[in-house]
Amino acid sequence: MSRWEPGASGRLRDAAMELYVERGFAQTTVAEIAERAGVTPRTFFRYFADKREVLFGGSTLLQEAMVEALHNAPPAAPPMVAVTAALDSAADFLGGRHDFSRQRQALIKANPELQERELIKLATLASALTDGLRLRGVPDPEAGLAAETGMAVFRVAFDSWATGAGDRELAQVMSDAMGRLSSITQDR
Amino acid sequence: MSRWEPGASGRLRDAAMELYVERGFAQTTVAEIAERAGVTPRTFFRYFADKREVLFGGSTLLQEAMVEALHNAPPAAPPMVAVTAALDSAADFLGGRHDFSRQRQALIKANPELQERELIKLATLASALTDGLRLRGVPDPEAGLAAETGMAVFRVAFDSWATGAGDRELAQVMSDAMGRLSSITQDR
DNA sequence: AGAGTTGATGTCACTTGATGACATCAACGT
DNA sequence: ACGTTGATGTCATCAAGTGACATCAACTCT
Repeated sequence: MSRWEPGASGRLRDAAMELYVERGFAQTTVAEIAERAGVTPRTFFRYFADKREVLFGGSTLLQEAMVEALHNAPPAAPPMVAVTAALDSAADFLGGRHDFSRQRQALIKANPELQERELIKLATLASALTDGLRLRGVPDPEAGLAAETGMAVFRVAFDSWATGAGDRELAQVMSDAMGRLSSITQDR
Repeated sequence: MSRWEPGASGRLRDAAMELYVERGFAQTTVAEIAERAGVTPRTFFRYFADKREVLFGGSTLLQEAMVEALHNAPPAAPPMVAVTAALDSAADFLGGRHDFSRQRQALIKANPELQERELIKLATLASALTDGLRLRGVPDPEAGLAAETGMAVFRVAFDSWATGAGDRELAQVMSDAMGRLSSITQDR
């Protein structure tokens, strides 16, 4: 793949993460990241669309995993069951990186710009899940609602897991949240 | 309030909206907005935190209305019923401005930065609703879930209403979406 | 081996968003 | 009149991001 000085992308990512943790996201300049990585600022923007994007490199992979899980769910399964399968695959994808998730979540919570980026990634994910549900034959208003609701569960559960001590499994936290959801939405 | 040339804030808001519609958000510069409003670019940033914020001036009022509706719901009402009351007040707040909402929604959909800002405003709103539910005595995981779920309904319904022809009432669209939600979340 | 190709990087110049420090000016009260 | 006050202008500066073009190492082909 890369030629004579491999890993420029990786060095940039590492340097950025280090600096973000050391002195905070807003207090870190792209010039500093590039310098620590041994490249020019211009090169940074060839690997990352902007300063925030460093923290969201894995979002594409996560989305692909969840959409695939949605696709592999039994054809007869109702929408919310398929969404649950997607959440399970997400738990599988993220469950092993509690320390990293905690650090990342702390950075995001401390900075509005990063919150915005996080939110749009999650929204994109919700949109992908909606499309996946439509592909399963779920009609239009239901597909969107099921996907959005599933992502609401994801947000609540993931934040609780990443912020907390990490003594419980992510999959378990998500399952619990999903269980509570159906009890709540029934009494109205 | 303002002294010798009143309405600088209003002129800036109008000028910005005009330019955003005329040539798009990204293609509009703060210098142009300020020029059309008859002030200095520096003054723009004294009224708006950044270029995007012009489109989100009303979000504080909407949030206050919804939180108040939540507060005024019968104390014995279950969480989702109180959230429904908040959604009704939102429909009341926004229902009369279909043309403006449509234009605004078109601008937002055409620009990722604006989508990000929209999302964080909605997330803040969800957070405020969560707090409001806690104040009603709703315990912690349920409060967050009910609020997030309610906002999911809001997003789906509002987008459908603002993007669509506007032949149906916003309150009706929201009510329908809420109805579909409970049917979906039961069969799992 | 030598020449050209290719893809990643460097260099330079520039626009734009955003902010801090300080000056100014009109209205207001005294 | 005079000083205060609050909004605005002026000036300088930083940082993000981008386009155009040069450069250089590695690879290919003969």
